[in-house]
Amino acid sequence: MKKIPNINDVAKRAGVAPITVSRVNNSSGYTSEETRQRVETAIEALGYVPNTLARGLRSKRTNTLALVVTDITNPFFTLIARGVEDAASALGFTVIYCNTDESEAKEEKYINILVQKQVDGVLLVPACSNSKSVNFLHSNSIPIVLIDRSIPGYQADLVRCDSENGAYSLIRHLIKLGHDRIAIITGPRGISTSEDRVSGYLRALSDAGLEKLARVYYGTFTQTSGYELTVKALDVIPSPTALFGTNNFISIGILKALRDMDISVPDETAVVGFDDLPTSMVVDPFLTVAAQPAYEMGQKATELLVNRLNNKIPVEYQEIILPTVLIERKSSGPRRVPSQ
Amino acid sequence: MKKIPNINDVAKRAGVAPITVSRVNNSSGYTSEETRQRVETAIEALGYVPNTLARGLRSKRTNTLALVVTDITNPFFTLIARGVEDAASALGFTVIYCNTDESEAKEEKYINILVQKQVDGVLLVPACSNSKSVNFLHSNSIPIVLIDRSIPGYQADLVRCDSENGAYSLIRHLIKLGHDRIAIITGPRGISTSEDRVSGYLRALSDAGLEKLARVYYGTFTQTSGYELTVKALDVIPSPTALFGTNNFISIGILKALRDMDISVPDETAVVGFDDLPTSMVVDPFLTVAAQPAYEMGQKATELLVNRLNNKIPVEYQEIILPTVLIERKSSGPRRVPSQ
DNA sequence: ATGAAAGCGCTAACAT
DNA sequence: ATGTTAGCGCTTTCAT
Repeated sequence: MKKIPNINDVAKRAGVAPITVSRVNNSSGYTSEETRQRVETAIEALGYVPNTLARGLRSKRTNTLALVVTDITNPFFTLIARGVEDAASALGFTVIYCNTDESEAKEEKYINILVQKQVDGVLLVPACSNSKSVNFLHSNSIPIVLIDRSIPGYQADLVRCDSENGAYSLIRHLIKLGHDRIAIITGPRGISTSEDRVSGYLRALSDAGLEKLARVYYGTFTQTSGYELTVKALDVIPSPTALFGTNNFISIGILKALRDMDISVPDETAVVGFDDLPTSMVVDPFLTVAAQPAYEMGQKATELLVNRLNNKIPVEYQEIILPTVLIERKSSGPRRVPSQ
Repeated sequence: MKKIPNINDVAKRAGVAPITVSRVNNSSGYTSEETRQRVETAIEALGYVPNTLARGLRSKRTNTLALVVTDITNPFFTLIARGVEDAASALGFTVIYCNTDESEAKEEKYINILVQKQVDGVLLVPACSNSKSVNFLHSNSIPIVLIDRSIPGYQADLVRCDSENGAYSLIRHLIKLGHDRIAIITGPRGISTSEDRVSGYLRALSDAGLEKLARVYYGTFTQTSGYELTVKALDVIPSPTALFGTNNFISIGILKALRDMDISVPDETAVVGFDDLPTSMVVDPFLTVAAQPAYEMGQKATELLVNRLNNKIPVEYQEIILPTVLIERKSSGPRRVPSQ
């Protein structure tokens, strides 16, 4: 196993100083065409690869970003991740991924590691509403862009969808179809997406004079929670004519519960949800959804972060809010259940 | 913005030498309980976080692994990624992810970056059958574990599923149901999984004396390819009684093509596939599949890699081959199409 | 059980 | 257009 060549080996072979090799590598400063050629030949001959640890230690730049999501296994976050990766790669950055599973402790653990690794910036889907992680990054001068969720009372760069309007349009759609007893099954209290979707839901009911019929079920953003809360919601009499799941996993839990209870969708109960599944995964899309442009969110957030750490944008925090797209499908047919 | 404290600041505050702080941080060497306490107090007080770039530069260890897959957006790879992440995290490593999109050029680009980043090891789903990337890592003394696919003629640590037997059992299943004109729609030539599944298919046909009816369609591991080749396969007369898609995307392409051609599954044409979709994404699983334990593959590969780089295992290359699980569902009913 | 000296590989700052 | 010097923050090696 022969020694791995370093910048000095290259310099010696090319008959120049190490700094000249550095300049060639980074296309910085002046180098004559001729010496550049000589250096490149030496690099080629030795199979030299610059050591980014040393570079980062000296230059305070690692060209590494981190993406902290709750669970990469959720197609919504997978797509965000892919958007991040593509944008980062195009800008010369690599990405470290972390899954917090909605756990504050895991989030803190990862954030600590990321500071140790001297990442240039962090893309964060906050697992909780407290700002400890964010503050810690801040105190280490690492810029952050929040994705998907905001942190109450905390000003930060943010890329998210318009959850409130997305929810509003889904409920409007149901109301137009004749539904009135519409239950919402959502995630935890205190998570902005969970709350904003409730707000949009309430506003739509209110606009239709149905505020008295509001039924809100808080839980977690999981299939199990969606399933259990559906059972609970259907236990109330008169039962809801429609259900709204505020993320993809909850919606699937809802559909599974209704199937297990032999309740036909949409004839007996209509269902709408947030987040679409990628077309590559579904043969016949069935669920009416407010789709979020996840890939684009990842891209935009990455570009914002890189602009931020290059000081290419105004010091004020940027908030990029993308619209959701209402996709009407079979799960939300006209109301068939008579009023009681 | 105050200065970020380093090991010297901590040492000064604790009244010890920097090396003692290092020993406390790494629980290496001897330190008296008392000085350890003093050092830890100083660390706490200053909010000191060790700089892993400097550590890595000196110690030649970065505690970073890389996972190179073709597309993290494919649930099979997403699940592998999650398995890798969890195992890596438990072992004290972080993970850099890269998507090659089956492109040899992208693979090489990423591998180069990973060498620059001095990752301790690489988990690789090779995008091609050539061993350039692998050799390059090797020449930089970076250990590799291949996942899912082998590289023909190249000896390496490897974690994969038994594709040949998985395919065999799917085809046996179809034959038992009365099918005989079974077409296989697979990925590229030269990719081991693509080829191994064809081998299992051919062996099953052969064992049943049906080798003359073999129809193999090579393409890519995408939905589009699955769709197009299905159209092609159905154009042949007599048309196949069953179709076998060798990955999840191909199978979905097959089902979409059949739907668009108004061919009912399984009554007119049965369909089986490789890879299962996570239960969290599907309400009513429909497709009969050979499921691969993707999460476990990621875990096992990571553990193998870490053992390898700690020299904890014999020098001989390890090959871990996991079984697939046959899951029978509605897409593979008994043959209804009469022989012609 | 603790420390001093040296150096990992690179680039910022300052010459020339 | 190129080079010299110094040092990023840590750990290895060798002392004591």
